[in-house]
Order: sequence, then C-alpha cells, then structure tokens
Amino acid sequence: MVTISGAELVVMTELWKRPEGLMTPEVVALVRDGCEWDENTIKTLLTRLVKKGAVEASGPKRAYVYRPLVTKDDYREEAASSLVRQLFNADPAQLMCFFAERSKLSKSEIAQLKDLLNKAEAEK
Amino acid sequence: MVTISGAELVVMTELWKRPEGLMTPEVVALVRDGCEWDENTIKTLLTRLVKKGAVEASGPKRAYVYRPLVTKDDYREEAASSLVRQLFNADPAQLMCFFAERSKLSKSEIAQLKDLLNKAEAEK
DNA sequence: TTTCATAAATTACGAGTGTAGTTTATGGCA
DNA sequence: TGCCATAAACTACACTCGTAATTTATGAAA
Repeated sequence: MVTISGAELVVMTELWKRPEGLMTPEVVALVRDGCEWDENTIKTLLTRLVKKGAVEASGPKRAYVYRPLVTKDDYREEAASSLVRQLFNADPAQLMCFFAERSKLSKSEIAQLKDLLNKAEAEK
Repeated sequence: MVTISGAELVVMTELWKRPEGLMTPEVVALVRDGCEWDENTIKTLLTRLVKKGAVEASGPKRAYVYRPLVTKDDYREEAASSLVRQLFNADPAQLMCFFAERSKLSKSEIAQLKDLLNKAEAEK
C-alpha cells in the first residue's frame, strides 16, 4: 500500500517504461520531455519515491540506477480498486457499465471486450 | 474541476444519497453511521466542501440545508477519466480490459455488459 | 430576560505535496 | 594533485488534508 502522489506518478511512469533501470540524468530527461519541471524537482520526487519504497536506488554512489519496486500492474490494481470502492459501490461491473455507456469505444475495442467477456464466461 | 479529498468524499457520498438536502445533524448522523469521526471533523469537511463549491449551504442561519452542487455522475466522470489518463494511456478500453480480465464478474454482469456493448455497437 | 444548547466560524497542528534552492561530497579532467 | 561539474542530500515554504479543539453567536426554553 505505497501511496504515490500525482507528481510522483509522472516519474514512476517513466521508470515503468524502462524496467532495466535508469540513472538520474535519464530520468530527468525523460520526465522533462513531458513537462517543464526543474531538475531538482524531479530529483526530489525520485528521492521521495525511494524513501516510500516504491523505487530502489542501487549501484555505486553518484551513479545510482533507479528501478521501480511497485509494478505498474500492482499500482493500477490499487488505484482502480480504490476508485471502484469509493465511487462505484465496490462493484467493478458498475464501473464497466459506466464506461460502456458513455465512452466512445471503437468497433474493434468493442469486439475485443466482447471477446474478453466471452472468455471470462467460458472460465466459469 | 472541483477537487474532493478522500475524507470529503465520504461526506459527499451521504449528500448524494439525499438530494433533497440535509441539515447538519443529519449529515453528522449519517456519516457517523459509517465511521467514528468527531462531529467537528464532519462539520469541517462540510465547510470545506462549501468553500470549494462542491456543496451549497442554503436557508436560514443556524439551520442551513446542505445540497451537493457537484453531481455524483460528474464526479465519477472526473475521477474515472483522471485514472484512465494517468494509468491507462487515456484509453477507457484499456481500463475495461483490465477489469474484464481480472475481476470476477458474475454471469449476469457479463450478460449485462455484453448487452451494453451490443447497444454501443448498434449506435455506430 | 437570562441562560443554555448548539450551529457556525475560527484556529490548530502535524503529515504530505508541489515546487524548488542550497549545501556537500566526489569522480574525472586539466 | 587541485578544481570543477554535478549527483545526492538537505532545507524551504506555501498549500492541502485529516483530524479536531476552541470561540462566537443565537434561537429557544426557563
């Protein structure tokens, strides 16, 4: 149950894209590509993520390699469950209906989803 | 884009259940039914919600009636979109797939969803 | 009319967040 | 071998949040 704040999530997102691990300048460059944060800001976020246990910093001093400890899938699970709990009566189906009704899904997405639902049904 | 914090959301949830409006003691009682917060805590949350514009306090002094200004549906939309943006590549279909794969949906829920998808498809 | 219960407002306070500036330590280059 | 760039650590600061305690104002009861 590591909590990741909004700004921290932006950094995590880059780390998730490079599971091999990244060094400070790379993280800074990647994050900077999407926003205007100061280098120090990004370093602060990295440090906080390490302190929280969401990221590990390994390797020699002055040349740390940062890697996510919390996986994207785990975090998705946590965040999605929390949303469902708070706003959709803890019932995932309600969230899905909500989206099915109001999202403009493409034909192929609809087909894909029906396929997944058929599989889920078959596994019962 | 009114932001509603976690604790505030608990209060909003009760207000959403009674759109007619509630007076302080009622809000306190309803919220207290689900948790152990101090009365003052709940009043603080109400005040903050009013200041944020998420709730209106109308009526005579010392007998305010509180009503949600932000609808539950709007807030669901905002929260769900934000989750999708941050963690699912801004693509609702990805969130739905995520749930379709890992949630234990009941047979009837699956049927309901397929039905909704068929309708969405027909409307294209 | 004075008092009391209590609704509303004000104040509190530590932890977390967004957003950096400042200081320190050090590996590599001149 | 001394200096500099810079990685990492430390400090900052206003704002939000969770969680209340305190103060003020007032309608109703005595």
